[in-house]
Amino acid sequence: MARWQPDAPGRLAAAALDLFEEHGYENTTVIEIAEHAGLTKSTFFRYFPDKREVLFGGGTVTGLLVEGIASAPSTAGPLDVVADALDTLGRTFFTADRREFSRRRQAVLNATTELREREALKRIDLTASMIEALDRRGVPSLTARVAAQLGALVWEIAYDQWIDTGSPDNTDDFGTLARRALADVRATGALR
Amino acid sequence: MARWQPDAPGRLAAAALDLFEEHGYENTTVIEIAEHAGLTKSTFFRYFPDKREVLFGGGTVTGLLVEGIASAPSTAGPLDVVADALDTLGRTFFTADRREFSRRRQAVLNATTELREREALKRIDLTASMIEALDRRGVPSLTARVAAQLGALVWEIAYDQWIDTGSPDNTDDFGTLARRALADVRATGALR
DNA sequence: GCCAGTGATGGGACTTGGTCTCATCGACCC
DNA sequence: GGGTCGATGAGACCAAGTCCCATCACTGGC
Repeated sequence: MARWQPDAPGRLAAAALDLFEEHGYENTTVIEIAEHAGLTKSTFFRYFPDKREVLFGGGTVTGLLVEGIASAPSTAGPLDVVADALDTLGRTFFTADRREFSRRRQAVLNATTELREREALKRIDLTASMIEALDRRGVPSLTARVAAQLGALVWEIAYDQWIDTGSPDNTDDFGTLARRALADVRATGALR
Repeated sequence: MARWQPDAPGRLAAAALDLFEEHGYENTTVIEIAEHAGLTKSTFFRYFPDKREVLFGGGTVTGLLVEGIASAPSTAGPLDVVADALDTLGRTFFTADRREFSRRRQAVLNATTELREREALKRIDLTASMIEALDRRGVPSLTARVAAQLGALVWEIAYDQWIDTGSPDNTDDFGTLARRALADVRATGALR
């Protein structure tokens, strides 16, 4: 029964995003998502541990960032290491063809507390991964925490700008935006 | 029926913490919590929007912190404003008599992903509140974001130390720990 | 003292997320 | 052709969360 079809999780994620946009996250049932993808509830929960996770598919981002931190050149400070890693991320993941999807996804996330909650957890876990990665580079523990925290902020700023439709001249890639955001953050001199 | 008894939410929260410690969050039912407090499921959900929230009772902390930021003296930098506010918080909320409760609560939180998730959301919302409060003081937007982010980190460090049983000589109050943490964060010079 | 109103609670039906177990089907291999 | 394996479907089941209505205790006015 039900012959195999390619990329079940991908179809589920796409169906979910469509339905969330149309009816809202809370007014969409897992069964509806599954049916919309030509599958069933059983299969949905085989690929995603819960309903929220369908919009957080690839844990790949964390891996890429950690890799980026590990393989960054020995530059001046830990924040530059993070900036290098964000640049790598921009070239390997936050590519132009993913922008429209990211934009749609983010709009749904921002509209739903339950999803913002999951996003918050992901962010904290990601920050923890950054700290570990900096630790492995020999960065002192507290310095690593500060750098990771600021790195997360730089990420957030750059991501918002990358997604932003407002400015039509916004063709900068993610890495460029991240570098600029870091420079701005530095310029605040908030640590003084 | 069921005569009135004082402080229903308080009894629910206490019962919840007891049961979570004994059987774990996921192995504890809302019905069990309610019965343990001499109440019912209906009453539980009358006081808490969901099961997680029973451990996040007072939204008072945010209010206190925001107040603290608003009423801080015009000191050198925004980070000092935050430190002042944390000091106020230490005197008004993180008092010695709340330490044991906080310790038990935090142990439960750390053990459960679902609760860590809620905690992460609270932290982000709190950070947003700090940013607004700094904005109202006229702090430039980006500077406020950086300061709030670092303030959250300082909070985390101080809170962990305040709760920590490990060091027996740990009788410092929350505000003192926060000031020391801020000094340490500054000393890393991670922005350079 | 009685009665009506009010506020806190209880009770139970109902929806949905999430788990679990077992059956089914198609592909592939011998 | 039969057996195995991987992916899926089906359905029972539990707990979270929502809703609506009944019930009780207390209160104030008459």
